[in-house]
Amino acid sequence: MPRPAPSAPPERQVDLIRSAYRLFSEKGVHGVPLEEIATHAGLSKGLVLYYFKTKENLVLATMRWALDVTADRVRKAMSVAASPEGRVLAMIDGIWSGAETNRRFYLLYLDLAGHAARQHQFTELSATFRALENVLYAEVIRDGNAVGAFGIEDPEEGAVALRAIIDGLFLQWLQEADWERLHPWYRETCKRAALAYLIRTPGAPAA
Amino acid sequence: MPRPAPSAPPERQVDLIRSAYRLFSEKGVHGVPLEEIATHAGLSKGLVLYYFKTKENLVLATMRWALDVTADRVRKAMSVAASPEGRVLAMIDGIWSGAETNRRFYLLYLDLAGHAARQHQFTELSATFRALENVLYAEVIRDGNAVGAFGIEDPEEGAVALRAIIDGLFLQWLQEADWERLHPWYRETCKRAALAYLIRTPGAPAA
DNA sequence: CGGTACTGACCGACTGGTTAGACTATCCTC
DNA sequence: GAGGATAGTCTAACCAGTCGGTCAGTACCG
Repeated sequence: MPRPAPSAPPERQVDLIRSAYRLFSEKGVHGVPLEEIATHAGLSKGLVLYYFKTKENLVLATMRWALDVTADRVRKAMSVAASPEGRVLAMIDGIWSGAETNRRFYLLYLDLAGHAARQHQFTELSATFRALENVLYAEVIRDGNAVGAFGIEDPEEGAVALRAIIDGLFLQWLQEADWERLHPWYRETCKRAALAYLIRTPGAPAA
Repeated sequence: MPRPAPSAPPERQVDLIRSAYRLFSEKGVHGVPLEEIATHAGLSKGLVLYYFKTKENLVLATMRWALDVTADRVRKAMSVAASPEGRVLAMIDGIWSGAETNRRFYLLYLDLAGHAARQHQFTELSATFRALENVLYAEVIRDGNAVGAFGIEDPEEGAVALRAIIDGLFLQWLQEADWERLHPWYRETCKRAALAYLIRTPGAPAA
């Protein structure tokens, strides 16, 4: 078969990463042989190793890519709204963007968390990502505090807690048999829980 | 080598499960061959298959066992305290019982969640466990509501949210490089976040 | 003797990684 | 501008180690 076109090499790498992303999230990192990824991208297995040298490198690259894309999407979603409550709601809407997308990302994210707890290569990756996200969350909380909408004493801690609400709901949602139908419910529950946590009535105990 | 003693077969199965539990949580389900589990328990690989027929069965049994043990521990921790706030705090103390234990359990739980999203055998298992836990949480919330301490409109939803806070914090904690030292901080953050979420009624008398 | 617990050797499938080499494009040289 | 060296891309075949699972057979107990 003749070469179809002399396309730039980075393009092929992204093809592979995209295929890897889809397959990893469907079957788990350990459930996908390199050959399947290559075939899915219309290439040969040898090429995967040619570009990424090892499977671990490919996994790392794939996760980095997925994290980047997702972080971007969330960032954009947040930048729209005006009021603190509005920003939080917009953020959550942006995060819970769609059942398919969310499922794909969070299933891979679970794998990442597992790897991060065991291999320092992945630890760094996940730490970087979490730090980045938490800065955003903390900022939203600080803004809300400044306007008097929120009553969170420690915005950094609040960011961690807010993240926990989101991640924790995703974790439960993933395990639902009919996750597709339940997606909106979890999204709205996420909003209610987030606001319930952030908007504290004055005089409520803080510690 | 002679048989050491005619111990009852169930004992050996539990030995294997315990070995499996430890190794699975350390290296992940896919990272542990059957032979390693058997050797760790001082037995031969053949016996693992003899008792559990397939690796998947062993994984299933191990998770079921870990879930049972953990659920029991939490249940006991909850039953002690008196006031609603006290019960929540006791519950969280019981859940965040120790860095090692927590890490072992939640790493396996992550694997379970991943499997649950892809294989219906595991879906059922995780669903059963979550349903059980959520009933407990909802009860605590209902009690707190009744006394006027909490102001959660829908206790079922509140249970899901409370669980999200706990799970979400564990998920982040697992990924910390120095998880051992940070364990107390996450535990206390968990308490603060849980109470901040639960207690939000303006002007309600605190029992 | 019959059933249960248990082992060790073996097998077949899978899969990450290696390698030799084919094809293409570019650029250098005469 | 023909020819050839060189580098980059890509493939097919192969290799070696691993691992779940099978099986024949042993030791022990009642």
